[in-house]
Amino acid sequence: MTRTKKSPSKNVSIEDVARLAGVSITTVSRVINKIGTVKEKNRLQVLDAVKELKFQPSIFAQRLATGKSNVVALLIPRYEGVFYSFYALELIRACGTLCEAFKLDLLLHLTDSHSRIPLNLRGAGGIIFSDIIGTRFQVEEAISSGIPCVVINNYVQDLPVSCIAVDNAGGAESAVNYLISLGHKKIAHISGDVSTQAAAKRLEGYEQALKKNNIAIKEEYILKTDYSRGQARSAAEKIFKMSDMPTAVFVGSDSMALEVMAVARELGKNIPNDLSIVGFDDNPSGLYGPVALTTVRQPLIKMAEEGVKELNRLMGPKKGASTKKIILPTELVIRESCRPIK
Amino acid sequence: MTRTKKSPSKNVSIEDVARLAGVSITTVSRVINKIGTVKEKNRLQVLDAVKELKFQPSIFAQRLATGKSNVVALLIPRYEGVFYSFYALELIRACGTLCEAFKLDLLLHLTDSHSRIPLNLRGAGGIIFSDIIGTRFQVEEAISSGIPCVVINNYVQDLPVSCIAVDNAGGAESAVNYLISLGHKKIAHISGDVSTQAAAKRLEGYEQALKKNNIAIKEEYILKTDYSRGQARSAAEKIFKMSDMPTAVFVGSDSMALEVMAVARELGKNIPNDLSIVGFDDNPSGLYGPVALTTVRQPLIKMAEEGVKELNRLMGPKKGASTKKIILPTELVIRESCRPIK
DNA sequence: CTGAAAGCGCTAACAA
DNA sequence: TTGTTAGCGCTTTCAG
Repeated sequence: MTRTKKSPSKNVSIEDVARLAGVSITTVSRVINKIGTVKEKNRLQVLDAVKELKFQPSIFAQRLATGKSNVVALLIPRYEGVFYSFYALELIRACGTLCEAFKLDLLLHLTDSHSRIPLNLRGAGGIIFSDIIGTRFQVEEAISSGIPCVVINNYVQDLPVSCIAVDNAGGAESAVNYLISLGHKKIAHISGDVSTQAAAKRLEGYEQALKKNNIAIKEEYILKTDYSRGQARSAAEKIFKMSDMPTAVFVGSDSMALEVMAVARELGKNIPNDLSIVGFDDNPSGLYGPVALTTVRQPLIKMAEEGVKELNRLMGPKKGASTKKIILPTELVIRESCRPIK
Repeated sequence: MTRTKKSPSKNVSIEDVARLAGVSITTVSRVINKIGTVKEKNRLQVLDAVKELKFQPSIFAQRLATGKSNVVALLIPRYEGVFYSFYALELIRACGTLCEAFKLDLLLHLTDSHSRIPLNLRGAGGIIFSDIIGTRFQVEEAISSGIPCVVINNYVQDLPVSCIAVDNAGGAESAVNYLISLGHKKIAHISGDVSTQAAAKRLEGYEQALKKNNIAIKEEYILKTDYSRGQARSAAEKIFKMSDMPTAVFVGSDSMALEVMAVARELGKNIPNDLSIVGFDDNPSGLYGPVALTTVRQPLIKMAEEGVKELNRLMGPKKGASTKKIILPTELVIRESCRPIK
């Protein structure tokens, strides 16, 4: 059991292994890639040599030679309120975990939206676009250059690409319907950044619910933000100052809803007595306020999982696989932040 | 300005560019890498060809040829309460942003702690270990194989590696001192996972403060958790049931502190009247509870930044650079969750 | 200032 | 079942 004092595994190549094992590099390659046509004895010798030398194949050489890459690039726009959110971490976490399981490398890119598609994407074997805000051209580029890709959190109708989205409109509608069922008629909406599809769809759902219930849409009741807490605060302050103050508000994200609650508290208002609130996300933080937040749960983890799975499929052997478009359902989670009125 | 309809940029190689520009591939390589010895006229021709063909060099070929990689692997242990935390997102975000600025690729690895150092690390040009929990051997391997690396959130005394940590003991001590200054003598501590250095150091700081103030350390007052909200909840329930209930508690993380607050509310207890609480992190969520959380701010972003900068330095040309060990200070942020007593 | 040619480490025909 | 050999796309001497 003598251990040859080998210096850093950094430079041991397949050739060294071949030499030590007394076979050709092809054979070594075969056992590494589990191409079964190798005599058992040789296989073991190679394996021993690998262990002895602590050999690890150069992924660069492998990728150069095969033209394939198992790197998945996850692109997340670096927007306040988008990246800086509960949502982003959930996504990263879920993608990371699943990629690990699939033996895929996860490259994280916080994109600038205006920069061109980054160089390193040339090396990506697949791309996950999360929330394409002003980066649609990147998706088009990826598609046209044949790199497998999927878009998550955005339903892309008109591009031949797989996408996994959440039923934002439906979720919003159910939230507002719930409020209406409680007797509310004066319902405001603090929307997120409507340049994101999610926020736009939620706004749509809000209006839809109102319409279907014959409640007039009041423009002053619709406050648009960038998803940041700062703007949520301003919006909340406006609401509390309205002469015809709404009795309920549907907020585009839980973190903004929490900010609304904070403002209420500072103003000596009571939630839900003075104002009913429904959020969106099911961010665990919603549980720890003075009153637990009623919200719309969106299956972020599921979405990420489906995304990685789909990408993995696309990256697999069956080329030209058809694309898949999925909309995941949401779920209204009723807690304590809403009161029936009248 | 005719645009040659070139198919996917996928396969345009340096050779195509050379041909179109009417020069050798060497020259193309020179202009791409800004090795200045190229006649201006040729340079422009190459640049045009690059644009025309939408050429992007293959990073794999580049890396194979140079033996260098600008990939930074960020290893984060996939622990409940570690990865699943405010802390992790801050880190990822900061590392991501800085890597983007340094033109480094960020590879995210959620490590399993017991798995061997992953294969793809062979391709990493540098590694950032965040929180080495049971993965010390990986650091050792990286060091011995000569891959530049830095450890963040962990002060590694006995290994020749750069590390950037936070003054956990000092932060904890200041928190407890503050409580003592308010008149508290019965101070409990809900610690995080003491197998992490951060939690261990915070516990140390807690004990230190008590000792220095001649307050006896009571073992029942020390509740150890895994940083999860579930265990924080159990700990809080225990505290509220104690016959000799503490008047204050120093909690190892803000998210656990929020859970303690939630338990208090459920039990009809008032914070800070019935119990003073100090957290650790300065997680923004701490602002949105019924009472704003007093906490210890740790400079996570700064830590990540220093880490990436240091790694970037290590990956640079000046080989064998000496290692650097930094401890960043914390700051007590006083808000509303503590009351003076007696 | 430029180009030819030798690799970088590995995979994949193709022969043997 | 195995080995030979020709690339993969780029960088880098080394001549010119």
